[in-house]
Amino acid sequence: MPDAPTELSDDVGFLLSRISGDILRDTNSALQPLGLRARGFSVLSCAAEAGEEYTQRALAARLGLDPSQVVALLDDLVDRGLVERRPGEQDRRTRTVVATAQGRRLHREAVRVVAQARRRYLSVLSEAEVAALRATLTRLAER
Amino acid sequence: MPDAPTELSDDVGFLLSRISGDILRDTNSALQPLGLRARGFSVLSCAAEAGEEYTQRALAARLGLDPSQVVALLDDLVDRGLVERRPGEQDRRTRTVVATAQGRRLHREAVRVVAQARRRYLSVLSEAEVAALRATLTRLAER
DNA sequence: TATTGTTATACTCTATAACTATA
DNA sequence: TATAGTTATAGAGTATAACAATA
Repeated sequence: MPDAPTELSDDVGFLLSRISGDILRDTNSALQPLGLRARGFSVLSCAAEAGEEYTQRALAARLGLDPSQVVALLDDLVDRGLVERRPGEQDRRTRTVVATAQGRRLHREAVRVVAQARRRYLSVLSEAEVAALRATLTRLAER
Repeated sequence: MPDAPTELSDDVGFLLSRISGDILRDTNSALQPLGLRARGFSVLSCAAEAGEEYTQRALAARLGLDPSQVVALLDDLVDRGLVERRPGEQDRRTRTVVATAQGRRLHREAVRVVAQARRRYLSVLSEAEVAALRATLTRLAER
């Protein structure tokens, strides 16, 4: 019967937190010239990606954030003219989040910059390994 | 030529940060009855695992923390009689970190508790997938 | 001069509870 | 009564610079 490892360096939780921290720093410094950080970028992405329109609540759930955190992140993006809050149509309690034209432009640029940082960061892995990693992480995220 | 994905949900960085956050919360709540959190546990692990003795600097490097953070984490563990700081033998600037008998006992218990939490958290994956994930993360951590 | 542990400080991120307006 | 957004606040985590002791 295989057992979970007792060595810290073999613990998936420890490894995840180390690497997640590294990649976060890497992402933030890549985004800095654009005046964005990782969390702001993820909010902007939800607002800019075609398809769904998110209420703030749905957006928080999607990003794994507390709704109260989303408020501050949105306030900043709104102040900078990158996204808009629109009153919900069926439910007037809700506000729906959409990117402005300027927000979509900045988002495209940010996607480019982040993708480049990822390629660099993940360059020690083969394409197959990256795909397998992405698939595994996606399954964990869907729990 | 394969390109990095532009969808947020396919970004390895985003997935890592979501899952790392989830697993951190899970770990912290599993360790709570023992009066530990993830970071304190990782410091205790370094002190308790046989083999090397770490200076505070080496320990910080191993854990990916700033040396100044290690001071506070150690202060707490020392206050609770779980680890000791011993003056370095060759270099009197350094202090080496070792677990007390009580610290080693608590560490064994914590390892058990964390391993159980991990098995539960990772139960959606096959053993082969967990092994592959661990191997991939290890390679990224060794960059 | 350079490095180790330490202190101080500020900033980011996360968690919680309470308020308001709608449902 | 329950839920959406908001506000306020505290706590955890991270980053940086400076200092004393030692190399």
